[in-house]
Amino acid sequence: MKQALRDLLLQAIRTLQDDAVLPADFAPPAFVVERARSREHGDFATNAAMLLAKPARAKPRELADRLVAALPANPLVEKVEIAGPGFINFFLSAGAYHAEVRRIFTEGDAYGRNANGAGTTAGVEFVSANPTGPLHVGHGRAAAIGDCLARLLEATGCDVKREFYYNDAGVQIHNLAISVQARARGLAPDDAGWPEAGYRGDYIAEVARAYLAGESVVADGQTVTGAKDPEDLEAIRHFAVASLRREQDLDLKAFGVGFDTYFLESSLYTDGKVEETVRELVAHGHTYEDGGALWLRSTDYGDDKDRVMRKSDGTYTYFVPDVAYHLSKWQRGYTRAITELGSDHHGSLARVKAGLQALDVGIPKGWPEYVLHQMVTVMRGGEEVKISKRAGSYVTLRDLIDEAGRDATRYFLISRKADSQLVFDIDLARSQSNDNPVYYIQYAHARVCSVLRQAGEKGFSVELDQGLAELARLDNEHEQILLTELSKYPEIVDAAATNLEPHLLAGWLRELANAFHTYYNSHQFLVEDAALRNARLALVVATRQVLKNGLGLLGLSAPESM
RNA sequence: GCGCCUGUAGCUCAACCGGAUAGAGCAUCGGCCUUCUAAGCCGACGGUUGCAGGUUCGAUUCCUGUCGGGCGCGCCA
Repeated sequence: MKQALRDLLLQAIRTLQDDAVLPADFAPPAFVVERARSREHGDFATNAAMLLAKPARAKPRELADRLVAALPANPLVEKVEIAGPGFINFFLSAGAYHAEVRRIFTEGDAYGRNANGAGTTAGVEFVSANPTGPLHVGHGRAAAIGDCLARLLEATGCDVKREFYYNDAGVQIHNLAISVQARARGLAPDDAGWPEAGYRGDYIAEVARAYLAGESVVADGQTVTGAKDPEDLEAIRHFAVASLRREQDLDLKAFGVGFDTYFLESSLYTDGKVEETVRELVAHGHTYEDGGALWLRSTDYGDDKDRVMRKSDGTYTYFVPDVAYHLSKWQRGYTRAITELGSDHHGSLARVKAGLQALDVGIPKGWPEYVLHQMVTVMRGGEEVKISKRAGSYVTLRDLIDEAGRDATRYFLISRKADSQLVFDIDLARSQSNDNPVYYIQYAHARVCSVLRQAGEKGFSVELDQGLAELARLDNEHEQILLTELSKYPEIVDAAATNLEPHLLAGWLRELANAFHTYYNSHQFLVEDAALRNARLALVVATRQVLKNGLGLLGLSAPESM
């Protein structure tokens, strides 16, 4: 709808140019066509006349008059008004909305999708937790946001790959291994001999027990069996990594999140990608040696200071494999790379971007795109929850799923803008009432299903084809509001995908559900008048379809009864 | 000290990247079930958008300053 109006305006502008009201040689300004906030302003409004007033050297309202006069006639538009300082308000015809309902029926599950991303490939990297412990709430937020972004991009026709990057070597993993070893030797945190940087959670003891018992775990396609020997640190490391990868996978699965690729940081070393990256950076003259270390001139690319790539002990700093990893994404043909991270990592962005630019392989400046999420605070009974029994020092994703359920957890974690801090209220997420927006939306879906069941029980025929032919019978205020709301869906999907903001969809679904529940309470659908009944049923079935599509993009279920 | 994010109703948050009278939910108060699920609906109350300037037809949105919150500023990862 929006696009159609935009096209009409562009035609009108061209006409005014031909009539010399507007200069012939200028690019039309970036005017917006947007949903009117209040119904008295019609359905859509544009600021085009206000923006064109300057180049035309006319008063905005006068120009609006000429613009309206030049608008081609179109069946979608019933009335055009000029208001305020020069807004042009469009009032759409009833037929425009009826056509949209028919489109929902025709397109079904595909309604709301678009082709803006056709022909592009996007790698969406998220969670990327090292296997040193259970996933925490922050990872949960990352998982929810990342997965929804992937779904939204898929809805734009983009070929999306979900990617999880982790390290199975290095300092953190060493700490994991010696923690498990200490437990295997019968030590507990705070005992003499417990490693200072050891992980203290109960899960470490569980891993140690399984290792000593010679149990087997399957992770990332490999089976690893506990070697039982508390002195074999390498065997312990191997087993512990597999155990925690396995546990993370189970958590993610319970959360409805899966990945196409699990990318191992160590593979960048074994495949020579780190060496290749360093070699290229040196070859392009963007490095220098100082104090026995190799530095990247990242300040040439907007970083605060130059960064050490290779320490004087010959090992690399962590960001070098990070650059190599992103180079690998580029080489694998991702036209877009979206990296979802906790905002505590934002300090590393500048140097990774600098490294990618310095490679001189044609990576655009805005590649990769970062989505950063802020911290999550968990509240229960009005108090902050900080401790999980299993993990020790933080609340796990599993805790939330167990307490609030998968759908509620997902919804709450995506319902806010990523870059604002989030308070997760467990009591609210658990409540099965109108307090809880998840149930509220799902209930709307279930209610439509229930109405259709009732129709059968009451012996009413459901003839949606007749309903679609009789949409003109939908003439009351609540029906109009619902029709309007439904027609917004494609715009919401587009906006959420373009801005990488899934919370827009989460919030709007609530509004759609509200429009439906209001309608439900004010009008009976299963009436004697068959034409009216079928028209109403067509409307609510369309609503169910859009609810289902929207819930799907958020990774939420659409229950048929509740 | 520097950088990034942030400040909107008592609380949790929106506001379609500069638009018209700043919107929801929770909480509080008051209504609606012999009719398709009350996990629902309706109404009331609630605001100097932290503060002070600036930019322009117009600012919650952009700029400057200032105050408060979060995070980050290693030859750690």
